[in-house]
Amino acid sequence: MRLSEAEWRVMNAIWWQHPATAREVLERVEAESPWAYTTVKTILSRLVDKGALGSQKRANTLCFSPLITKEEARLEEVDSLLDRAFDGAFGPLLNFLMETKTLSKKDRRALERLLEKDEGRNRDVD
Amino acid sequence: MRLSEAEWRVMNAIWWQHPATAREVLERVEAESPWAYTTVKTILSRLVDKGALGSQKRANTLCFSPLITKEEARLEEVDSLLDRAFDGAFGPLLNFLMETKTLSKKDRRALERLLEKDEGRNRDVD
DNA sequence: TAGAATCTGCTACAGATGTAGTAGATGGGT
DNA sequence: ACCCATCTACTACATCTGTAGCAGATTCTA
Repeated sequence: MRLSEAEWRVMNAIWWQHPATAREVLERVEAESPWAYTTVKTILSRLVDKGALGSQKRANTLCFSPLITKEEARLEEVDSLLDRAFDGAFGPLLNFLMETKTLSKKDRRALERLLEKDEGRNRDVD
Repeated sequence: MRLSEAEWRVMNAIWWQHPATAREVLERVEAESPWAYTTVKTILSRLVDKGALGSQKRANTLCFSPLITKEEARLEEVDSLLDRAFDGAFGPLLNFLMETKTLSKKDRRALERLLEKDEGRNRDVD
């Protein structure tokens, strides 16, 4: 399931802490996205419709919780990017990132660790 | 400038070889995207409107050429992904990729080479 | 040179997305 | 018990995107 830009903002707010009410979401996003309350409500409804969020009523107020994980959403997004812009392959993306983006020292260390961890995990893949 | 999914298909066809006519684009994409000729035309027009393509008339036929590079488009796309789904930071994306995707041996070697190349390039960044 | 094929410019339309208003229901304080 | 703040459900509307048709201009071909 793909999420739109606005939907990502809302989902991010909810993944950060949930369950959450519409008002809580608004408070968390309004610095970045100065939306009307009803705008948040609309996006929340659409997310419920598409199955990304569940809701339960407490008193007269709906509380929303994620039905999909951030990892799942990220994977969809990355795969779609790969398809559209990198011939569907992982290698070209990595290459592009390495050539374009600058690695911070922290990134470098993380990457090195991950390469080591990855070592020996998939001898079969080529 | 962001490109939509359909626009990416067309741009990919044109980056692959240009200048190109609408019919040539159609021929290159129709295996993947069985579009009507006029659909290709519409997308081409929109791409000209947004400044991604230029066109020049040869006889009565328009020939299209890219005005933006694939690298530029990729960068926009990656940055947008970073913003939406990875807190705007490069590290989390790398991490996610390393945890999620399996590296082929070729990818590993490329990555190692790039890490080496990167070594010493940006001592200042942290 | 007339018809066939093809091209272009315009129009169309449904679904997704961004953004928000309105009206009626409801719960909490006095 | 009543009013106010707040919530929900529904509606609205412009823009973007996917997808394509049509009519008139142009060019190739017999």
